[in-house]
Amino acid sequence: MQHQGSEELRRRALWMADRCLGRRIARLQRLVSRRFEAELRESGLTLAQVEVLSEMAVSGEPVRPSEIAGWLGIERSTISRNLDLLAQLGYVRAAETSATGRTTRVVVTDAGHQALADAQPAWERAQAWISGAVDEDAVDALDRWLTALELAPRPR
Amino acid sequence: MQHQGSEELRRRALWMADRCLGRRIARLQRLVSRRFEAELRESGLTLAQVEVLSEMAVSGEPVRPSEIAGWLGIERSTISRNLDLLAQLGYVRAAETSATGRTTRVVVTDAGHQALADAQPAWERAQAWISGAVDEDAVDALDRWLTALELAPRPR
DNA sequence: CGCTCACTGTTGCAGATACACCACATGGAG
DNA sequence: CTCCATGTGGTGTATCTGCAACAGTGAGCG
Repeated sequence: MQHQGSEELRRRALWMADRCLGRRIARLQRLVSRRFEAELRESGLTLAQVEVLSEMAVSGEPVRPSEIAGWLGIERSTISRNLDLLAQLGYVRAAETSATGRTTRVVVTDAGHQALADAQPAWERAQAWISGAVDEDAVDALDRWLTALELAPRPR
Repeated sequence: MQHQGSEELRRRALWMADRCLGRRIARLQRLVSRRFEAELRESGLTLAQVEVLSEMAVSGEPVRPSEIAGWLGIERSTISRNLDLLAQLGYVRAAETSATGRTTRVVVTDAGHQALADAQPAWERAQAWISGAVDEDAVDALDRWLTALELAPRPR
């Protein structure tokens, strides 16, 4: 808490700003997601919705909401709302429901598959824009990041 | 729009989900930002606020809001609001203001520098957690991503 | 000087997310 | 079987973000 010379403070800020991984990854995500959202707008789907739908489609079987949350690293509550929305659109459907009305497993409907297929061209454009800018190695590095952080011990 | 075999639809979804850069980067960002936010909570600062403050501190001189927006890849409107909030906290201050009340340049106050310095330990923990998990090459790859996308031609 | 035009800060608005919390579910121990 | 611990789905709430739109700004030019 002691007073610091202004030069010292600036050097310290530079050190943080320059190395901060949070800043750089956030910036990257903002750039990328904006492009995806812009392209996907015409299809009426959100990037998050595409993520959820495709993840469900990959599985092919009824999945539990919390599984999706885990795969995507999204809060369960957020997934719950997204599934609500997708259900209203008719793209997903509860495959199993407990007596109290909680959905325990969900599946993609035919309309959902169709919507995903329709969104593919837009998706492809965004994907191409990004992968055209970076080299293959960088993409591999991204995957290494993900697996590394998945395995990283969670503090607390 | 024609009907597709369910096998075909699943393969297509797998292709998208697996390769989607939007999905992977978003997932990475969620993992990383959650960790930063969790650590920073005790300091009362948000990751976004740390980004803004440190970026301003690095410059050392009064900066224009839109410059910050450009550096961080954040909307001008969002920066405007963040600056409002930081000003309420006393961490930034308008250095220049036009007659109509628009702030044209802002600076970090002493309290702002101090808040940044106080947040550094928490920041360090999050940073260490991440950089401990990934190798140096991956960090370089991240920077290549950023510069590449910055230079990428913007469609439309 | 006056005009134009690109840029900038701000605000209204709509949507999305996370956290805290609660009720229900599930499975093992006694 | 009962009880308890853990996990899971859903809701309330607060916050944040981006887009669209608008008014002010300022540099360049006739």
